Amino acid sequence: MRKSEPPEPEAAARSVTIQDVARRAGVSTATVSRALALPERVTEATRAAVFSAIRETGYTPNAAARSLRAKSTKMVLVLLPGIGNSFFTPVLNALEEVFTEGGYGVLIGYTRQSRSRETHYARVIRAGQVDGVLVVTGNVPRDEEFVSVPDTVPVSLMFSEIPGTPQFSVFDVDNRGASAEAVRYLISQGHRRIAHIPGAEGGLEASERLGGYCDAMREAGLPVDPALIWRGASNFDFASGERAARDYFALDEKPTAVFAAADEIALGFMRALKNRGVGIPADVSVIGFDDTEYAVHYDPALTTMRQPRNEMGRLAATDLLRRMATGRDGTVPTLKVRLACELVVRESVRAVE
Amino acid sequence: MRKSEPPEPEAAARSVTIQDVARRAGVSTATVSRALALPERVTEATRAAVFSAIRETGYTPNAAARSLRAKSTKMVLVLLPGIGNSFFTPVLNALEEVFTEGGYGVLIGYTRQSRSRETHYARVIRAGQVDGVLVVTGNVPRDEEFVSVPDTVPVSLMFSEIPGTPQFSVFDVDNRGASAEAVRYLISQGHRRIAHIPGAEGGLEASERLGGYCDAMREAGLPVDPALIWRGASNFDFASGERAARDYFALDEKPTAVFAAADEIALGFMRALKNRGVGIPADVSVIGFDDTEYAVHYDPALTTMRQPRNEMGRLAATDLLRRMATGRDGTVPTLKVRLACELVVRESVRAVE
DNA sequence: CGAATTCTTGTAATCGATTACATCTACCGT
DNA sequence: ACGGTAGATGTAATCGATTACAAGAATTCG
Repeated sequence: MRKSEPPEPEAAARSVTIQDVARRAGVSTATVSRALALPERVTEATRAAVFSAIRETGYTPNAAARSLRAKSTKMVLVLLPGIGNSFFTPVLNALEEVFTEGGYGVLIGYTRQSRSRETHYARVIRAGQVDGVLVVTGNVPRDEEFVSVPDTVPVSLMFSEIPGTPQFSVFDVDNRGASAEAVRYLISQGHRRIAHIPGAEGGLEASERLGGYCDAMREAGLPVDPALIWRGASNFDFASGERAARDYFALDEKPTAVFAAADEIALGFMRALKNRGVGIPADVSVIGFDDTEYAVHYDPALTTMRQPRNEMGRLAATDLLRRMATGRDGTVPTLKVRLACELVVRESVRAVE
Repeated sequence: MRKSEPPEPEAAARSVTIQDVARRAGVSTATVSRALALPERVTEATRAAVFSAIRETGYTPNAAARSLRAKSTKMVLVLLPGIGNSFFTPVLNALEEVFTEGGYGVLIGYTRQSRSRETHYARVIRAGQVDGVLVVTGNVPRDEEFVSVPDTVPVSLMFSEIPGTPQFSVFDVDNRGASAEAVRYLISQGHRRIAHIPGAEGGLEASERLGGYCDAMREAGLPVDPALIWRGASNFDFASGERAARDYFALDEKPTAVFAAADEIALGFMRALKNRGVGIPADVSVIGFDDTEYAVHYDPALTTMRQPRNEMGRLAATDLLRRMATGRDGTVPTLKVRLACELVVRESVRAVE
């Protein structure tokens, strides 16, 4: 507002560069750069001069110039599937926190299961716009030109692994084992006729959870009845649960318990049943998977298998930070971390007989 | 895999630059650049040579170099408050979609109401790392050095405005008017004794919604009873609603209806009441605000005022795109867009008397 | 006291793309 | 046929920071 800086009469709107600081402090640009990067390498006096020049000009180093020279952008790309699912909210929260703490920015991308978007993000990676990639469920983006993601950029996977990719770190849970444990819990409560609502077909998680359901049933000597496996889920969402409710009502011999592949599916299912006067857990017990925010607040509160989403996010981010920090020699070992799920007993399952 | 490129025997791991493409196509770097940016300005033949060289080498222009020269990064910063609230999930979805469509990347930042984080993001902006900023609720980051966000970077606000800032575009709703409308609806259903659970104090939205509640009560000649305004919300979350339930039970003369400043507050409140045998809407009617994902799936489904979050996101992103595209002359007019909320009648309010 | 060493600072190359300007070729009209 | 113009391409400056190397100043040590 005040007109108290008349060094350059014309150039007013231009942003302040390291040159301006150097001129003002009476040193070279190299010294300014050093004062910033290695303060102990410059004299007390010069350091003071440089810092006061920085303060007076309001200088901030240009990110693009720095990236160009350093060949590092200090940014990571977090790829999410991007259906409006709040499952990922706490994950993103954990990631942002750890990455910001480590000096990295978080660029997000929603792949939306679209090929063109994957190609788009492959190009972002190849343009050197990010130093690392975190794929939160889904596929690693590949380019139409067969040019895969360069091996110089570390990539990590969360929630679902891609078999045969030792070059990626993986952070997931034992979906099959945890699902079996959930079903075993229902069995321990006296349930014998147990249905399953799987997630969308094609996903590795969904088929693993279905596998766990089958494991537990067989292990207990119970039949795996196709009529009790309600296909047709389009996603891990309410609508899939509501759709499954139709299968429930169409059935003559009802199950006494249901294992849903995700909390949102369980909630949608419960809602549909309650709407038509079916009591939960009075008439049907329901167990979910994930332990999302709403599981505990629903009525009845949902019994579910918890995925430690926050911890997984923190671990995945920390690992990626480590791999990005270590030289690009490709010698940094990747991690395959499988975390334990935890059964959270609440109100939606009751003991029978 | 094949060893068919022996121009540089040593340099193998280096990434491919425009130089490599130029050499391979037998043209200058300028021509390569032109073939990419203005294809009609080069000969058919050269264009073909350049493109095939690009395909063979797998070239992708380096983002940092481009940004440095063009003084534009094609990225926007989206600042979120970052309490683990899924209210913002669909907003982020809409933003990512529009920005990606427009050729911009989305860098996210969670301010978490922390000064140091605001400073951090102020530095990101000043470093020229983004071409625009979208502040989704909360404060515009400022630096400790009093150097504000440069006026060359367009900034937009969503959900809450900051009075006296014509340089920012704003996209919000009429919180006060919509709240009054919600309360008027309760009154129209015969309710006279109506309580309010405000959001966290200090926020503009919370006080506007409280104001709307008061407006509607006064307008109907009803008393604004301080005992019916339950303070102590720490946020727009379940816990605040549960806390408010204590105030409800402590009251001798119960209200017949409650207006909660947010859906999550309403849900937490409802849950706490149902837990102790209070019927909703049999004993108490509840109306929320926002129409988040879970409002429709709760039991009873929540009657609420819908904020058009998706549309707001799309509009805000489109406006920012426009402001970034137009020259940096500061001559691009900002927008103040106030969208209408919509009453969504579901099951949680009943008519009395 | 002078030579060797260390410390501090400056000069200039570099990162990879874009683009103003120069140059050269081809084609036009008269 | 010749000057003029349009079109295609190349040369080199530029964006803003980092850093290898050089050079000068200060310190140490025999």
